[in-house]
Amino acid sequence: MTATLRDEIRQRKPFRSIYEEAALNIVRTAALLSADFEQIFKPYGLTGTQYNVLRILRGADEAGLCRNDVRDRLLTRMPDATRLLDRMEKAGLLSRAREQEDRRLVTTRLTKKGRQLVDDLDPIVARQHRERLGHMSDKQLATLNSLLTQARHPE
Amino acid sequence: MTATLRDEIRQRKPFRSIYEEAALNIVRTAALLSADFEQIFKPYGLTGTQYNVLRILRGADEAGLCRNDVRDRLLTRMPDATRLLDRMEKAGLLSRAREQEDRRLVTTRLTKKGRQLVDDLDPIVARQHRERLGHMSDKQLATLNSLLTQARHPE
DNA sequence: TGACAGTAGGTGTTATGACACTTATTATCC
DNA sequence: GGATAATAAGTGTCATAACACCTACTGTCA
Repeated sequence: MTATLRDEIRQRKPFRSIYEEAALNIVRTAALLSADFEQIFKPYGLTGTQYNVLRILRGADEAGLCRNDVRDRLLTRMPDATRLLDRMEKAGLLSRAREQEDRRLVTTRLTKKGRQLVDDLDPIVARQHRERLGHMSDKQLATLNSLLTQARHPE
Repeated sequence: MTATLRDEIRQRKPFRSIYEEAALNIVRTAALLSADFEQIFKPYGLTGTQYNVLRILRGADEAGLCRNDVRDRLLTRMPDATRLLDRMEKAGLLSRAREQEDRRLVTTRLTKKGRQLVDDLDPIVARQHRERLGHMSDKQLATLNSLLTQARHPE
C-alpha cells in the first residue's frame, strides 16, 4: 500500500477546490443557524418555515398576500404552500379570504394571534442572532454580507 | 396614516440588525446552492443527503463506518440514519455487516456500484461548483471561507 | 360569444424527516 | 460475577415535503 493511498484512507481529503470548500462552508453554517432557530421556535409549535411565513405576512400587514406571493418570498423552495398555510390557519395564526374581484385569489393575513406571536418572538430572535454572530465585528459582517450577495449573483 | 407606517406596509423592512442580515444571507445562499445540487442528483435517484453519505463512505474506504459515525459526519442533523441507509442499501449502493468483535456495531461500506456512482458524479459536481462560484476570485472565496468558519466558532 | 390558454389554488399519493420508545450487546462497579 | 448503566441499532407512528395531477376562474382573440 502506497503512502498516498494510506493517507487517502486515514484522513479523507476534505475539499477538492476552493469553490467546493466555500459551498460546504455556506451549507454547514446555514445548517447550524437553522438548527438553532428550529429549537427556539419549537416551544411555540412553529417550524422555521412557519416563522418565516409569519414574518412575511407581518410585512404585508392588512393587505395580506396570496398563496403564491407567500411561497415565492420564502427562503426555501416550498411546493406545498397550501397545506403549510392550512396548518397555520388551523392554529389560528392566519386567516384566508377568497377575493371578490378576482375569485382565483385567496388572500392570507395574520390574525391578531399570529401578529402577537411574531411580535413576541422578535426580542428572542434578535437575542439569538446576537449570541450567534455577536462575536464578529460590524466590518466583518458587512464583508460577509457583501461576499454572500455576490456569491448569489453571478454575472 | 403616517409616512413611516405607509413605508412599513409598502416595503417590509428587510433586516433589523446586521446579525440578522448575515444569518438570512447565509441561509438563503445555502438554500440556493442546495437546490442546485438536489437537481443535479435527481436524475441519479439521489438526494443531497444520500450523496453526502456516498462521499463520507468513500472517505472511509474499506474500513467503513458504523451508523452513528455516518450520521455525525453529515452536514445536516439526521435523526433517522437507519432508514436513510436502508434505502441506499436497497438501491445497492452500500452494504452493511454486523461486527464480530462488538456485535452492537454494524459497519457500512460502499459497494462497487456506490463507489462507481460517486466517482462518476465527481466531475459533474466539480463543474457545478465552478459554475456557481467561479465568478469570484480566490481571494474573495478565501475571505468568505475564513469569515464563515469564524461565524461557526464563537469564542 | 365561445373556445382556449394562462393563472391561482387545491388534492392524492408517496417518500422522507422527526420523535419517542425498544432491543441487543458491552462496559462498569460493587 | 451479577446488577446496572451505557452504547449501538432499529422500530412505530405521526408530521411534513415532494411530485404529479385536478378544478375554478379570468383574459384573449378568432
